[in-house]
Amino acid sequence: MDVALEHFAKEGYYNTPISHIARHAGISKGLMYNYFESKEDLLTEIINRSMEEVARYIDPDKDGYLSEDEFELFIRKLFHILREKITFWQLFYQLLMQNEVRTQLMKTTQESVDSVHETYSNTGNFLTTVTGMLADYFVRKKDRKGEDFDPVLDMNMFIYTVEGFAMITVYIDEIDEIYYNKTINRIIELYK
Amino acid sequence: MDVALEHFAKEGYYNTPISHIARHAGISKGLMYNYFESKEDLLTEIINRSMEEVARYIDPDKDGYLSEDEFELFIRKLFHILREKITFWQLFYQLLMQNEVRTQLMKTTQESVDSVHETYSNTGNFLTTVTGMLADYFVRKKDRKGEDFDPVLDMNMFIYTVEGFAMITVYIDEIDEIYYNKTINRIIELYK
Amino acid sequence: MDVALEHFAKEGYYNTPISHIARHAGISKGLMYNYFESKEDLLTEIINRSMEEVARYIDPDKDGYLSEDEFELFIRKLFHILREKITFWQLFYQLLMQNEVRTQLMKTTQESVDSVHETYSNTGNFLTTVTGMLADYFVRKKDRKGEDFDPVLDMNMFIYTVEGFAMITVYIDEIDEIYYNKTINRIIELYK
Amino acid sequence: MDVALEHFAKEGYYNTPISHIARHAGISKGLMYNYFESKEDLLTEIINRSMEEVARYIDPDKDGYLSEDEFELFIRKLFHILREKITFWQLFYQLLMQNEVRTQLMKTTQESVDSVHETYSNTGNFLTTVTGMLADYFVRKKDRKGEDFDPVLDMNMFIYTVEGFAMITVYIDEIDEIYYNKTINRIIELYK
DNA sequence: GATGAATGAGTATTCATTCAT
DNA sequence: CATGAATGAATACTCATTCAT
Repeated sequence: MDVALEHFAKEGYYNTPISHIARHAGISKGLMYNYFESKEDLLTEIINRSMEEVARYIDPDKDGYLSEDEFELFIRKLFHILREKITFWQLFYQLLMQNEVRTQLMKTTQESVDSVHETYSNTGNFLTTVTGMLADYFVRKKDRKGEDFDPVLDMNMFIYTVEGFAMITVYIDEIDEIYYNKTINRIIELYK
Repeated sequence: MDVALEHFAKEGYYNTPISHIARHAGISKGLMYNYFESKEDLLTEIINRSMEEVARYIDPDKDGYLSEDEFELFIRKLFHILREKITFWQLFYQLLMQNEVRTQLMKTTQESVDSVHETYSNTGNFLTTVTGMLADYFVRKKDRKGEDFDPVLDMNMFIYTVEGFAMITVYIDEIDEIYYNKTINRIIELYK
Repeated sequence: MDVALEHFAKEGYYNTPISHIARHAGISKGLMYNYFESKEDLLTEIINRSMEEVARYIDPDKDGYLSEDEFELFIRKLFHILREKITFWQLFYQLLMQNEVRTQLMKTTQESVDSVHETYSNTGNFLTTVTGMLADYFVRKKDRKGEDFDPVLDMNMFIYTVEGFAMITVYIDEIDEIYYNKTINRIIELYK
Repeated sequence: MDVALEHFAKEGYYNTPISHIARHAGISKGLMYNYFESKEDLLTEIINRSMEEVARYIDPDKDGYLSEDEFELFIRKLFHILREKITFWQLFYQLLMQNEVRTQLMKTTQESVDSVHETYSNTGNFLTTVTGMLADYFVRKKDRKGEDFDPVLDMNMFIYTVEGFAMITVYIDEIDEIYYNKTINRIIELYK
């Protein structure tokens, strides 16, 4: 699965023949089919495994309530796991960009994520797993910010920024450590 | 090329056989090869044409100087052309997400873009064509904002937000007109 | 299709790789798929073509009425076409013996046969196409034979004999001309 | 072997993977190869066992002489064992229809049959095992029927009828008990 | 006796590309 | 300019068979 993830992320799912994965993994093509029913099944397994790892790591309170400190921690964890599993996210964005695949992926993601008690909605990509909780957070934020505060707009801006940052981070060759952290701090500063 | 773009965007470049494009366009497979040397050439032509259209439409001052009003106009044009050529951007993001393809695409883009006298850098995706000019804009912005202002951080935040917004817009099914405009205004408000 | 029929009949449908047929026919494997959508489609086409040829040759009165002379002629034509298209019948019996295939074959046969205005039922194999007309013939035969005559039993006996004779003829290596004709005459003598 | 026979008969020999048989029989694929040298060997064993059972049940006089009563009994036993081992006969006919397989099957059958002291010839399928004895019976029948009686023709007619009846019985879904017996009686009436 | 991981040759099918017409 | 027949390399997947344990 690790070898496959590597190939899928670098060369693309459709451009990676099973045979390449098998050869690179040092096993026979046939054995691949003892482990996975099909190429698609292999993909699904990779995604499931990774999503579970992510969900387990992020592990927000099960009560669905996000305090300000939890919000900050959540952001930090998000961008930590982003870099830890960067290959996976490369694959993930790649798949998300294919109309065909997107629908099915959404389903898979949902199941995988449901299994660790997360909510899910259609708002973004990187953040898909936690939108319910976030929405709640931004609504409550209105109490602190006053009448003029538009929680939907603010949350959207937040999601766009995070998504854009995530996408570019995933696909940039060299990450500037200092500005990586500065950006995270700035996002927290702006949207906490 | 329009038919091809449609197919590439919806079904993915690798999943679209030349034969489908030919049939849908009402010409023979063979004739395709009178117009384009290869499938890859067809893709390149589509990208070139679209990039030129985009560049021509955006048409920032050739002097490389962006006034505040030009900056605002630039943003508005950007998000206008985003929706006008949404199919193209779907294809574009799709290709960008494949490491293998990205390198080559970067080259193509650069050439296409050079031909309309733009600069190019590695910072983002949607904004790749104008980074030089933007960098200059944000450096100058420091004069207005004071010593504490970090132009690199601010420009990055700007790029991330724009990229995230663009990506999600391109891939969301239904766009909420009101919040679409609200977001653009908010981006201008924050980064002008 | 001729080459394919030859192979299917001799080696069996499942034992004949498309590649063998292509090689033997002197064309490329790929070209096979210009002519036929799939291996199964190739099989279907062969069956359809042959069934139409058979039906066209047998060409019984379209009124569904079989006189005694027509009955005799029908038998003779049947056993003439049996040997003329012996390879096809080898394939046909082969397929009929596979539970899986049978259902689908029945449908194909029916359509093919309907298209030349024949009736069809489930009674036998070689005779499947004309059972309706035959049933009618044997019922009328009762008038000639008297009360004790059981038309169903007689028709079954007729069908069994014909089917057995056909099957063995199809699969025997060398046919004894004299006894082949003697048998046909005897069948006519017994069941006319 | 029972499980294998079931699968072979229903899905066809070539369409039944060893793994399915093993799983359905509740043993491992590997163990299959302790019992049988190969898939083909498994098939051979099934056929041998069944042929022996049939031969043992039919059990005609070892003297090779068939009296009229023995002839009738023989027919009745034949059609009894036909339905008792119907799955086997489905497989048997299936194999018989493949030229390639037939040659080899003939050999196997012969050996199996030799082992119970039977003779064998090429005349039919269902009756292959007893042709010698039958031939003798029909030759003697001439004494009862007179000069005009052609024993070869009569025996052939008998074989064709029995084979056709057997084949259709084996492959028809529902058997009409009454006409099944009527047919047997009629065959005896005609050819005893 | 029993397992099942492992193999690799084989099979149907796809598709970019060529080229004679 | 236009066609579509033809190719062949590539690809996902299957399955009989082996063998270390």
